[in-house]
Amino acid sequence: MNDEQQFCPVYQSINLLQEKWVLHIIRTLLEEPRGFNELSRAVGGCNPATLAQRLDRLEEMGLVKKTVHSVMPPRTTYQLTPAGRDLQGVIDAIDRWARQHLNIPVKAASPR
Amino acid sequence: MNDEQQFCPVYQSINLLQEKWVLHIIRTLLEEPRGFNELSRAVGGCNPATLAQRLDRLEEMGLVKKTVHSVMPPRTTYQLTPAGRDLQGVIDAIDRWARQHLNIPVKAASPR
DNA sequence: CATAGCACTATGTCTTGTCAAGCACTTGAC
DNA sequence: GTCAAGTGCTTGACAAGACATAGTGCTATG
Repeated sequence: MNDEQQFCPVYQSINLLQEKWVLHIIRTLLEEPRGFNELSRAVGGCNPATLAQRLDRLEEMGLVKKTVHSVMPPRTTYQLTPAGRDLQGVIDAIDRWARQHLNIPVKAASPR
Repeated sequence: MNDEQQFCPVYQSINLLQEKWVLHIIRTLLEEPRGFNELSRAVGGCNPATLAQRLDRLEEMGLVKKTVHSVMPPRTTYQLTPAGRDLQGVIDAIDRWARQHLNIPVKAASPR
């Protein structure tokens, strides 16, 4: 691990994006803002402990904004900030790649 | 976790790309093919066990090609397949985002 | 002939994510 | 009024994953 990498913004953001669930969270929030449990379900099985941790981190980094609408009954919304929304480009790139290279296993339509 | 996600290629590829070191490995190999130890150093401190595991996986998925030049003194080269090279778009998107949003908040240069 | 390189594998440890449960409270059904 | 189900989380084991480190078998260089 050399020093150059530690200060390379690309290296840093890869480190962020490779954290488990982060990309899924971003992708989900790109669709629309969501509450905690809703997000948890939409994201596909991330457990609340991890999700809370990720959301904290993303909020700290200024990618996600948390809004508390009411304390009691608890109601919260997580939405992307402009910086977070700019990750659309990354998701799009993944999307494009996925459709090209990961779609193949169609091969269904098994006849008899 | 609902069924749709399990068959969504985007979901699948996010799962792949979020594995630790995968994006770093891809990014490094996009520059040029490398040997094992060379790759390990260039990638920035991934330990050999993990690296070997990731490379196996990437090879299985057809993103990386492993070439053994000689067995005894061992010499190997890892390079991206066309499918792997297409991930350039993803790395580029991350690159663009990183330069826009991650360059600022360093705030280092702390004096004494 | 010692050292350093290559490509890895094996080991034990430590960090991370996961699971299940629970908290405090509201809402809606009965 | 009581019950189940929902909200947004937190906590405390536990398992899976990544870590550092050492070692293998061999060559090439000093």
